[in-house]
Amino acid sequence: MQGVMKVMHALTVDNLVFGCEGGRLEILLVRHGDGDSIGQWGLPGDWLLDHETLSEAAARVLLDKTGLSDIYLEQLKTFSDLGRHPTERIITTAFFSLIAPDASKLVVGTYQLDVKWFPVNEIPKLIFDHQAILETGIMHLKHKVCHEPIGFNLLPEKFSLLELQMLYEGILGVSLDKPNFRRKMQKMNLLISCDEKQLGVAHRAAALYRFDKERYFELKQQGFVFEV
Amino acid sequence: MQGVMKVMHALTVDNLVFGCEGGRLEILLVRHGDGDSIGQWGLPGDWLLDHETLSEAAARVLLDKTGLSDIYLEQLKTFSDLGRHPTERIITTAFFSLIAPDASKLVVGTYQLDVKWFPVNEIPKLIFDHQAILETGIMHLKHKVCHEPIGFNLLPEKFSLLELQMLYEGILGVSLDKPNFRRKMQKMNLLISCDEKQLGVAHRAAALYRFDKERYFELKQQGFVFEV
DNA sequence: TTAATAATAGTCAAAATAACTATTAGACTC
DNA sequence: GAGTCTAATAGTTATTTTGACTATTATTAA
Repeated sequence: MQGVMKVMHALTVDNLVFGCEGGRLEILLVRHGDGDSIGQWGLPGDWLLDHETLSEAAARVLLDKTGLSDIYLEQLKTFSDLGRHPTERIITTAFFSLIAPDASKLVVGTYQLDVKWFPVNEIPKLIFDHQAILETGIMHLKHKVCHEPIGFNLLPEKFSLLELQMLYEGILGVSLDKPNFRRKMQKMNLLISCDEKQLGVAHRAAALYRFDKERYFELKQQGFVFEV
Repeated sequence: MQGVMKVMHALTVDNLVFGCEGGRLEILLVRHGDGDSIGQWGLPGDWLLDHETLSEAAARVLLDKTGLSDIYLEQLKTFSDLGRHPTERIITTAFFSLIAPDASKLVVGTYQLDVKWFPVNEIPKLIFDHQAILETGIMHLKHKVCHEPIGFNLLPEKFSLLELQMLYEGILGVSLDKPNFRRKMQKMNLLISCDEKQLGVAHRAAALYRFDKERYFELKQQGFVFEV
C-alpha cells in the first residue's frame, strides 16, 4: 500500500430483504425516527463498527431495525458514488436476502418509526441512493433466479406448483406455460410431496410440496441452470 | 443511520486481472518495493482516496502499479475480516477483470519492484488475504464463464476454436468433446471468420476467428447460458 | 346440475445434446 | 515421394429436452 496517502472513510451496511406475498415481490423498509432523514423510508442500515465484519454488521443491523434474525445475508455490492449521501461521504455495502415474509414477526427497532413490507413496484420515495441499491438488488434477483433454485426461499414451507410458478412469473415479468413449468420443476427432483392438498380453495385442490434442501446444495455445487 | 456511533475505516481496492497464455489461466501480481510488505507479491492495490469512487480508484491503482489502462473492471466483493491485515483494520474492495495478456505492455510502477503474470496454479505466497481474494475471483470466473461468453476477453484478437476450447477446459477443469464444442460455439453466432489460417503449425492449420462484439451485447442482455 | 376454476395428464414435432466415426490438410521423417 | 503424425473439420445417430398444445379431472359456488 504505497504511493498515495491513507484516508479514513465512513462505512455503513444496508440490507435488501426480499419477500413474496400473493405472487408479488416485496421489499422490507424501515421509517427513520431520528436524524436528518426522520420520517423517511429507507433500507434497514447502520454504521459498520470497529470490531465486526460487514456480514456481522448486516446481521446485527437487521436484528436491531427489524427484529429479524438467522437470515442468510449475501453480500451484493459496495456503493461509493460521491453524491450518494447529501452531506457526507459515506460508503455502503449492500446485503441481499430472500425470506418468506410471514416466517418471522417484525419488531420496530429503537430510533425507528415503522418497519413494513412494500411491493417492489409500489415503493415510497427512499433516502439517499436506496432506490438505486434496490434496483441493483432486483436485477441481481432476476439473474439469480435463473441460475439457482432460490425461488423456494421466498415461499412458505409448503407450497403448490402454481404458487411457485407465479413467483417466477412475478420476478421475471414473463408468463410461463403451466404444464411445461410443472414438468421442468419436477424433473429437478427439488420437490418433495407433502401428501397434502390445499384447503379452502374454490377449485380442485393442488398438491403441496416442500423443498429438498440436500438436493438443492447438490445442484448449487454443480452449477444450477434454470431457463424459462 | 442511528443507534450506534459512527466509526471511520481504512479502505483499499485490489485488482484481480486474469489473463490466459497457452491455455493456462494467469493472474497479474506486483512485488512491493517499500512498506512492511517489501519484496512480497500481492494483487495490485492501494488506498481509496476521498474524491474518487471505488471503480475510479481501481482504475487509477491499476494504471499506477502495472501500466494497464482502459480495462473493464467489475466490482467483485468487499473483504472485511478482522484479521485480514496483520497490524491494522483495513477493508478492501476487490475488482475483477479479464484481458488478453499480451494486449498491453506492463510498466512497473513507482514503489514497485516487479509486475508479472503468474499461472494461477503456480502462485507465490501472497500478502494479507490476497490468496483468499484470488480464490474468490477464480470461483467467480468459473461461474461467469458458464453464463456469459467471456472466454473471448482472454484470447488474442484472432484465435482458433481449439484455443477457445482449451481455455474453457482450463478454467473449468474439464475436458470437452471437440466436434460438439465447435458446433455449439458456432451456433451462437459469436464468431466471425477471419478468412485466415494459422501459420507455422506442424499440422493442418486451423481457421482463425474473431469475436462479434455486437452479438455479444445482444446475448448478454438476454441472459446468456453456456453449459458444458 | 351446471358453470367456473384450476389441477393434472398427455401428445407431438422440432431442437438440442452427447457420444461417437470418418475424412481431410498440411508438415515431418525416412 | 510414401508413409506417418497431428489436429482440423465433417458427419452420424440415438436420446433427451423444449415448446406449444389438447384433454381430462376434481372441487366449489351458483
